[in-house]
Parts: sequence; C-alpha cells; structure tokens
Amino acid sequence: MHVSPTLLWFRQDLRLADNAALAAAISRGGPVIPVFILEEAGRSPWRLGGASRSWLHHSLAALAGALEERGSTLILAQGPSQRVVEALVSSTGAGAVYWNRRYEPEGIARDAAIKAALGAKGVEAKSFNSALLFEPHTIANKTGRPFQVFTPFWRYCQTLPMAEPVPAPRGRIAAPVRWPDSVPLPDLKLLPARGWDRGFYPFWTPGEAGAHLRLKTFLSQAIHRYDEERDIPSAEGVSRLSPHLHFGEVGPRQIWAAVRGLSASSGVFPPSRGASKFLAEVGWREFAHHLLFHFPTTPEQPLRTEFAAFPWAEDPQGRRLQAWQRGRTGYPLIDAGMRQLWACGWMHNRVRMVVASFLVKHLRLSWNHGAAWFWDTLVDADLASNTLGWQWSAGCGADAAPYFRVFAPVLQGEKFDPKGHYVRQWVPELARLPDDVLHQPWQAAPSVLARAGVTLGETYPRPIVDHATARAEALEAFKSLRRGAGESGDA
DNA sequence: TTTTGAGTTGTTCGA
DNA sequence: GTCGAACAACTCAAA
Repeated sequence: MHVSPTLLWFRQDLRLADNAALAAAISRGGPVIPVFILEEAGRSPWRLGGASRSWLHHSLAALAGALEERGSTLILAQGPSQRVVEALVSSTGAGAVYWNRRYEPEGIARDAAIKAALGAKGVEAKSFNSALLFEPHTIANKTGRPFQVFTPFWRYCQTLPMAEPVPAPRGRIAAPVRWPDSVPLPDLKLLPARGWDRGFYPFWTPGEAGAHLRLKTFLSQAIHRYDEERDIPSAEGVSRLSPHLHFGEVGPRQIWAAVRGLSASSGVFPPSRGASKFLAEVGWREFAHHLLFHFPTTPEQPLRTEFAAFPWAEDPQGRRLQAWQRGRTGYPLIDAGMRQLWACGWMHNRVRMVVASFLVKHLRLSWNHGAAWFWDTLVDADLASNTLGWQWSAGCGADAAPYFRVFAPVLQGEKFDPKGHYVRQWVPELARLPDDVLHQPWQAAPSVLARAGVTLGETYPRPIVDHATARAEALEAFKSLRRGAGESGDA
C-alpha cells in the first residue's frame, strides 16, 4: 500500500534518539522528509541571538550528517513557517506533518495556526512531547492553578510516572522518490561575519554526538560531587549540558534514564546527593517551562506586578550597562564572568547569579537589559530559563530571591574562587596579584599593585560603584517599592 | 476552614 | 573567629 510522505519538522529537537515525532513519522510507514525552517522573526526581541545562531549552524550540520548516515537528507528552508510548511506539503505531496511541541508564547500561537491550516486542507498535523518530562498543561496544584513555588512543584512531579526515552530509529530512514529543494547551510548565514565565535568551539561540540559525550563524561565522575563542586567556577563541576538541552540534542527523558542507569547495581536512586541535586536542576528547567507557559508575559513583564514601579537608576549614555557587558566594572569576579560569556558563549552558573545580582542591585539597571544581553551572547539562551533566572535574580519572579539578598562580589570571589584560578584565567591583567587582594585590587598597597604590573584606572578599572553604598541604595529602592505598593504614604 | 511552616544559590551586624 | 538574628511577602501543602 502506498503511504504518502511525512514531513518531519525539526525545531528545537535536533536529535534522532528519543525523538517522538521522528519515531511516529517512521512508524507511519511512508517516506520521511526532515526539514528545518529558519524563521527570522522580524523585530521580535526573542529572535535568535548571535551566539545561538552560531550554535545552530553547527548543530544543523551535525544533524544533517547523522541523517545522511541513515540515507536521509535534512531539508533547510527559510521564511515564515506556515508558508514554508504549506509549500513543502504541496510540492512533496506529504499527507502528514509531525513535530515536537514548544512552549514559548509565540511558538504556541504559530503552531496552533499551522495545525488548523493543515487540518483544513486534510493534512494530518500531529505534535509530540520530546522537550520536557512534564508538559505544563498537565501539571497543576490542588486548586487547579499553576505552581509558583519550585519545591512543591518538583515534589508533585516526582510522584508522577516518568516517561521513558523513545528508542532511536533503527536502520535507514525511508527517503522520498524526489527530495524537495534545500537551502545550502551557509546560505542561512547563521555564522557571524566577523568570527567572534571562534573561541566557542574549543569548549563545545554541538550536535547529538557531542551532547551524549558530554553527558557520559559528566555521569562518569562529576555528578556525584555536583552538590559541592557546582559552585566552583574554575572546576569541571557542572554538566555543561545547557546548550545541548536547549537545542534538543539531548532530552530530559534521556538524562533521567541515564542517571537511573547509574543506580542499576546499587538499586539506590538517586545514586548520590550530587545526582539528586543535578536532577533537581533538570526540575528547574521543567519549572521554567511551566512558568513561561502559564505566565506568557514574563519574558518582558515582572511576574510580581508591583515591580513595574521599581526605581531603576538612570544610565543615560549606557555607560554602566556597557561596563557590565564588557567586563569593565572593576570587580574581578564580575568581569571574569562577563568575559567568559563573551569568549565561550557560556558562563558558569554561580557567576551568572553574581553578575545578575550586580546588574540589578549594584547598578540598579533593569533585569530586562540583562536578559537581552544573555539572550544574544549565550549559546544556551533559552526563553524559559533565561526569564526565570533573571526574574529570580531581580526578586520579581516566582520563588524569587528575597530582595535583601545582594551578592557581594568580593565575598563571592573569596568564597568560590579562593585561589583565583577563575579570575586569573579571564582577567589576565590581574593574574600576578596575590590571592588576598585579587578580588579587591583597590585594597592592594601601591607596591603590591606595581609588582603585579597593575595600574588601577589604566590597566584595570577602579570599581564603578562602591559596594556598601550600592547595597544600601538597592535595599532602599526595594523598600520604596513596598511603600508604593502599600500606598501608606508615610515618609 | 484555618493555621502553620517552609521555601536553590546571601550578607551584615552585634554578641 | 563563630553564631544567630534580621532583613518581606507570598504561595503552597500539611496538619
């Protein structure tokens, strides 16, 4: 019997294993036409960021290679998704379009429209879950409302059955008689013209194979020390899976199953405190998607509405923001983090919290600026996680950091980078300073600075704000917010 | 139904 | 040096 082709629409699920839409397309029986559509979403603030574009280029190349090994071809296209999908359906005679669901507000609306349009034409349109352990529309608290606190959310999720990964397709993937036209990968122009991403790829191997190697490496050792070492930015204590997860080169079901596999011999699950902590991070990713789905305005708007009135500082020339972005704040840990971000497209999580706190509380610039910068510079930029992270840092989100939690950049440096490995790597002009002043060079005696070859204000900036003053002003600003919200009017 | 306690990641101050 | 308290307000779950 003749079965029409299935269009398999790849989006943020750039893998063959554990891909529910792919598995369904194959079991439907006809030829499978894998397609990726680059949609340049106009002026949307959340169109692909620069670092993400670079990663995507390499990930698509990897996916295309993996498909080729199975006798298939990745079709690349450009333009509004609905137009491209409809054009491909009519040019290939596809009778079905399958994809894995996404949870961003724009994506949900677009997918719904496409599903309706295809249905009206008699084309089978089906979507699947491959991105999450627990899809947002399936989770609610006992009052039927979305969770807003992580711990009860995660406790509840863990009482639910955990989905198994979908097995990878075996053998060749059936090809159509004739392949539709494809845009050559370089023509998508995903790579930056000036090559500022050249520092990324000593650290990263985009694609499904790279993702699995990273997971395997992490599970072999570091996961069991994760609860302690994840806070040390110079250590290899974290999984570095975030960009792979974002692009769907590996999925949470696979991670869960792999961690459970570690318990096979002992029967104890989770196998260690580190593993438990790591799985909770997977839970935070779930929680982020839960919040984005149920509170779709949060990429721009604070979840706690009183924060709309927050007295942000003036920064008319954008100098403070620029100092932060470029790693020229005069606080070594902050500057190290921001420079690592620029060089690698990634920043260690501990340092992300510190730089975020610094932007929002020390510089009192809106978290939206930080979210936008991270969006453009992170290879793991993810609307759900980025939004949660920034609103958490600013204190305006769900389960957010209390307003009085102001990370002290010097103290954080001394606690988590006591030997200065991290700062010396990313702020090399300070490398020769002794440990005891490395995190506060302005406290060093002139002779110490001279010996280290540091001239404050020339080779390295003086602090752009004073910690104690900035902290006091931040606390005052948060207090004013409270007064404003209460309309008590007292002086 | 109402109450109570707990909740990712911190810092400072004073005893 | 170490330690506990204080620094809000609100959501959720358990009692």
